[in-house]
Amino acid sequence: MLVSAKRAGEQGGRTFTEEARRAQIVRAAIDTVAEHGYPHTSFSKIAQQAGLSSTGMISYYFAGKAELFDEVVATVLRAAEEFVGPRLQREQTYRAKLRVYIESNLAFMAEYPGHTLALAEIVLGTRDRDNVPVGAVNQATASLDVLVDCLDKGLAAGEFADLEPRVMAVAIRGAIDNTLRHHMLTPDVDLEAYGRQLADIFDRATRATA
Amino acid sequence: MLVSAKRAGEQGGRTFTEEARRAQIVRAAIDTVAEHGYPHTSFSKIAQQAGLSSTGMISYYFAGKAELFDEVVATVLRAAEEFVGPRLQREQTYRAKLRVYIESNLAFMAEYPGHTLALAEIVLGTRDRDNVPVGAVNQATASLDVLVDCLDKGLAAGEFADLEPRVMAVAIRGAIDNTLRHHMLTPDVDLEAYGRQLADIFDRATRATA
Amino acid sequence: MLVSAKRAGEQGGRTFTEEARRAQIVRAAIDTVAEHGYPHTSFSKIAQQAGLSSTGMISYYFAGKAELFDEVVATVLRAAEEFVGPRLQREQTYRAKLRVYIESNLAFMAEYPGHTLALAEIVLGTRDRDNVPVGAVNQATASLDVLVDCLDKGLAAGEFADLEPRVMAVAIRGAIDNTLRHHMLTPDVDLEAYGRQLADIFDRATRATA
Amino acid sequence: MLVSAKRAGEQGGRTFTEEARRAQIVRAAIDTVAEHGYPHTSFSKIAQQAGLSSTGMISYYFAGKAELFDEVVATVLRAAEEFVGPRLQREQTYRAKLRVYIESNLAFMAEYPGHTLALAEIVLGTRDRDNVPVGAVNQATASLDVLVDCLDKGLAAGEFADLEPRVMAVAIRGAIDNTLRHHMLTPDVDLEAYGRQLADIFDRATRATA
DNA sequence: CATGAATGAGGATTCATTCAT
DNA sequence: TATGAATGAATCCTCATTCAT
Repeated sequence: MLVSAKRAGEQGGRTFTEEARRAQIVRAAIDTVAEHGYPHTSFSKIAQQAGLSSTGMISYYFAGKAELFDEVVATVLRAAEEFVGPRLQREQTYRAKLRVYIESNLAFMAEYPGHTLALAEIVLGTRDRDNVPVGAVNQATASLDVLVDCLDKGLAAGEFADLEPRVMAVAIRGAIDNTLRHHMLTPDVDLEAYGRQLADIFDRATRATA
Repeated sequence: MLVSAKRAGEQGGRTFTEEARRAQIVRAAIDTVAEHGYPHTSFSKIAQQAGLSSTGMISYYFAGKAELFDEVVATVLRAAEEFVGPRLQREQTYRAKLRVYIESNLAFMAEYPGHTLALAEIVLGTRDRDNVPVGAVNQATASLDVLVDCLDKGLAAGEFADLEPRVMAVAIRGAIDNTLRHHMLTPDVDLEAYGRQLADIFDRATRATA
Repeated sequence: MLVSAKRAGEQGGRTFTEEARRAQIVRAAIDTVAEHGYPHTSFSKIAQQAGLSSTGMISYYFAGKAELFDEVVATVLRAAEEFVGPRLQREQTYRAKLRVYIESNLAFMAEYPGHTLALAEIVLGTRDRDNVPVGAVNQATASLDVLVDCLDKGLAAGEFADLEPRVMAVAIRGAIDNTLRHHMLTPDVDLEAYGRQLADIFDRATRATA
Repeated sequence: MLVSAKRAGEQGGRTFTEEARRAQIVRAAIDTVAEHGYPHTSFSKIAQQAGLSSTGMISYYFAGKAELFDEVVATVLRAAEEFVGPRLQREQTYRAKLRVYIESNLAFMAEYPGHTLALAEIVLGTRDRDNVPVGAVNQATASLDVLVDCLDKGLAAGEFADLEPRVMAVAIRGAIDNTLRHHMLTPDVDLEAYGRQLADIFDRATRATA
C-alpha cells in the first residue's frame, strides 16, 4: 500500500499539491514582476499570469502579499545559491572564487533574467508602514555575507591586499546588480563578456599595490 | 499688445508663480518618497506634506503622475550635478576626477539623503504599462555619461589602463548606489570613510597591471 | 429489506454519527460566537474551533449558514429549558415560579455564559434578505410563552394584580437579557445577588397596589 | 461682506457641505441598518440608499466603518436625548420623571423606529477583534447613567423605596429595549399604551412595600 | 488661479459554497 | 463518509483624475 501522493511530499506541514500550487503562484509572481515591475504587480495580474480564475486562490495559499513575496525572494535566492554555490566550491583559491562569484552571478542573470530583476524590484519596493525594509531584505542582505566571507578568508590567506571586506562586498554586489539593470535597458550587451570584464576590475582592485 | 507681467518670467511657458508651486510640490514629493517609499507615495500624502488642502492642485500643475516624478528626478539630478560638477572641474587629472566623483557622490548622499533615496525609489518604480522605463530613467542613465566621459578621456590621456569605460562606469555607479542602500539599512556607517575606501578600490582597479 | 444499523438510530432522518458530528459543530459554533461575536464568526473559525480540517465538513452536514445557526439557537434554548424547567415545576405558587424563573435564568447565564451570549448575538444577527427574523428567532420568542403562561395562570389564580401578562413578560425578559449584557461588559457583578434583586423588583411590580 | 456659506457652518473643522454629506450618509446608514440589519449593512448598500454612485464617497467622508457607525450611534443618542431630555425636565418629582422617561423613550421609538433599531443592532454588532465592544457602546451605556442618576436622586429624596439604582436601571432599560424588539416583530401593538403599562410596572416596583 | 467634491476603477482579502475524489 | 481545493462574489478601502465653481 502506497502512502498517498499528497502526504508523501509534505514540506513544512504542506501537502504536495499545496506546494505545487504555491510554486506555480510564485513562478507567476516572478514573471509578473519581471514583466510589469513590482509597483504594477497586483494579485489579479499574478492570477492571470498563473491562469487562475480569481485572486481569491492566491489569498487561499498565501496569508498575504508579504508572505507571497517573501517566498518569491526566498525562491530566487535559493535558485541563485544553487547556481552559484557549486561553481564557487569548485575553485581552490579565494581569488578564483571571487572571479567565479562575479561571473556566475552574471551568468545566472543571463539564464534567469526574470528572477534577478524581480528580486531587485521586490527588495526595493517592500517596506512596512515605517518605510523599513521587511523580512525579504534581510534574506537578500544575508546573501551578501557569502561574499564577505569569501573576501574575509582570502584576506586572511594573504590572497587579497588592503581591503575592507564589507566595503568591497557592497561595491561588488552593487556593480553586479547595476550591470543587470543596464542589461535590462540595453539587452544587446554580452553578459558573459561583461562578467569577465567585471571580474577583471575587482581582481585588479584586490591586488596588492606595487 | 503688451506682454503681461506674468508671462515675463516664463520658464518653458510657465509663470513665476506656477514654477514656485511646482517646485513646492516637487520638494514635497521628494520628502514623501524618502519618508514613505515610492510605493506608498500617493498624491494625497504629497499634498499633505506640501500643506495643500487637496490633491486637485497637484493634478492642476502636473499633467499626471509621470510628469511629476519626471520633474522630481530631473530636480534631484540637477542638484547632484550642481554638487558634484564643480568639485570635478577643480581637479586636474582624470584619475583625481574619478576619485572626487566617487567621494563627492557619497558626500552628496550624506548631505541630501532624501534626494538620493527618492531617486533610487522612483527610477525603479516608474514604468509605463509595458514596463518600459519612462523619461525619468533616461535622464538618470544620462547621468552615467558624465562618468563614462571622464573614463574615456582619462584612458585617452593614458591615465587609466585596461578598462572598458562603460563597464567600469556601470560598476562604479552600482557600487556607489549600493553603498547608499546599505547606508540606509545601517545608518551608522561613516559615509566619508566609505567614500575614501570606495575611491581606493576603483583607483586600484584602473591602474596598469604590473 | 433490512433496516440498516445506521438508520436504526435516526433522528429526523439522520444517523447517530451524523448527529454526533452536527452536535460537535454546533458546540464549536456556540463557543466561536461567544468568543468572537456573531459578525466575526465564519465557517473557517468554527471548523478550527471544532478541530476540523476544512469548512467543507460544515457545509456537508448543514444545508447552509441558516440551518446551522437555527440548530445552535434550538440547542441553547433546549439547554435553558432543561435548566429552568425543573426548577419552575418544583415551586407551588406562580409568584414563587416567577421568582425562580428570573433567578434561574440568571443562574443559567452564570453557568453557561457562552450559550446565552451566543443566543443573543445570533437572534439579533440572523435575518433573511428582507430583514425578517428567521426560524431561529421564532423559537426564541416562543420561549417567552413559558413566562406569559406563568403570568396568565398566576393572574387567574389571583396571585398577581393589575398586569398585562405579555407586557410584563416582555419587560422581565428584557430586564434579564440586559442584565446579562451588563454582566458581559462588567464581569465583576455577582449574578446571584443581581438575580435576587431583579426578582424582588418584579415581585413588587406584580403586587396589588395598596 | 458675508462669511462664505461653507466656512460659516463649520463643526470640528468641517465645512457646511462636508457636514451635510456626512449627515446624509449617516441618515442612509441608519435606514439601511434598520431595513437590512447591521450584519447585512455594507458600504455599497448605504451608498445605494443615499443615492451615491460609489462606496468610495463614504470612505472619502469617513475614515472607516468604525467612524461612520460611531457617528451613527452619536446621532441617534443625540436625537433621543433631545426628545427625552426636555420632557424629563418638565416634571417635578423623580417618580414623575421615571414615568416620563419610560413613556417618552417608547414614544421616541414610535416616532423614530429606525433610529432605535439601528442603535440596538450596532451596539450589539460592533466589537473589536477581541470581541470587546468599542467606543460606540461606551456612549450607549453612558445613556444609562441618566436613568441611574434619576433613581439615585429619587431615592435620596425618599420618593423610591428599597432599590439598587443600577440594577433597577438595567432592568428598566432592558424592558424598554425589549419592548421595541417585540414591537418590531409584531408592529401592530400600541406603543403608547405599552409605554403607560411599562411605566406602571416600574412605578409599582419602586413603591415602598406595605 | 485655486478648490475640493465626486468619481469609478482597482487594491487585497474573506466568505460560504461546490465538487471531484 | 469525508476531504480540501477551487470558486467568485462581496467586503472595505485607496487611488489618480476630473470638473463645476
